[in-house]
Amino acid sequence: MTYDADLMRGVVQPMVLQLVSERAMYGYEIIKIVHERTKKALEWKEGTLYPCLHRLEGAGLVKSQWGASEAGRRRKYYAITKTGLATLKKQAGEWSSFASAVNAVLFATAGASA
Amino acid sequence: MTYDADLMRGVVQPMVLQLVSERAMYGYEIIKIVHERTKKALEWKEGTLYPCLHRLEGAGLVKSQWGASEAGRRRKYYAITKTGLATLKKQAGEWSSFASAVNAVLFATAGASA
DNA sequence: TTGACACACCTAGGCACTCTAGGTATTATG
DNA sequence: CATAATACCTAGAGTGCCTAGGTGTGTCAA
Repeated sequence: MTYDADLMRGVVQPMVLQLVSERAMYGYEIIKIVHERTKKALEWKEGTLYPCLHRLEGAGLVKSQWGASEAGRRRKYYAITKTGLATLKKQAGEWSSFASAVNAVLFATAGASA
Repeated sequence: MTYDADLMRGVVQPMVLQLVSERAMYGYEIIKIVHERTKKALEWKEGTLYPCLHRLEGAGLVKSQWGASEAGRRRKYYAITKTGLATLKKQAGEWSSFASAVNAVLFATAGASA
């Protein structure tokens, strides 16, 4: 992977919530979409995503439903719940604030300290 | 704390490197500066910072030196090394790219997909 | 037909790092 | 003289990403 796994902590959940809030998606698909959308910067492992999806479902933030592709392959589609939507909003906001805070230290312009 | 501890992963190291690259600092001071600079958004615990400083020193990214304040309190000042400076540049760049990638998913403007 | 590969799901265990919660010692303050 | 702030430290808990394995289906070339 390109980036340290530590950076990934805490962002997988909100990113998954965001994606399944756009439309119902299945796990394998989510991995590929993240890969595309980030221009191959992020490449999630199955061992990262699937446990996360199960945690989200256990917490009632998403709900799953078995479906099938044209070819007959079994797929588990995930959709966001009302609680999930609220959590997404909260976590997305937290991420923004967090990123700003990090940038304030990491890229402090000289003399910008209060 | 305001933000989930998971988000902190991976950013503590580069942030510390950045601060001690500006001038030599001691641990207790770093915690307070981070708190100020982030407008109280981030509040590091000692149990987070001190082990991190020791890791950085063990990796040769910073070097420490005992000093004392006017009042006579013992302080361990940390300064960045040449290797540390290179690592800082690398990790700061990684953070930027990573944050962009996360934002690309989390705040994807409709129809902005490539 | 058979082997390889992509699809599509799953899990146990390792690892690394933050936090909790404690500790020591000095100085300042009420 | 007790309390708080300063200033350092560490062991252990908890958590979640990754490694590395597993199952089964569909497709395509040799």
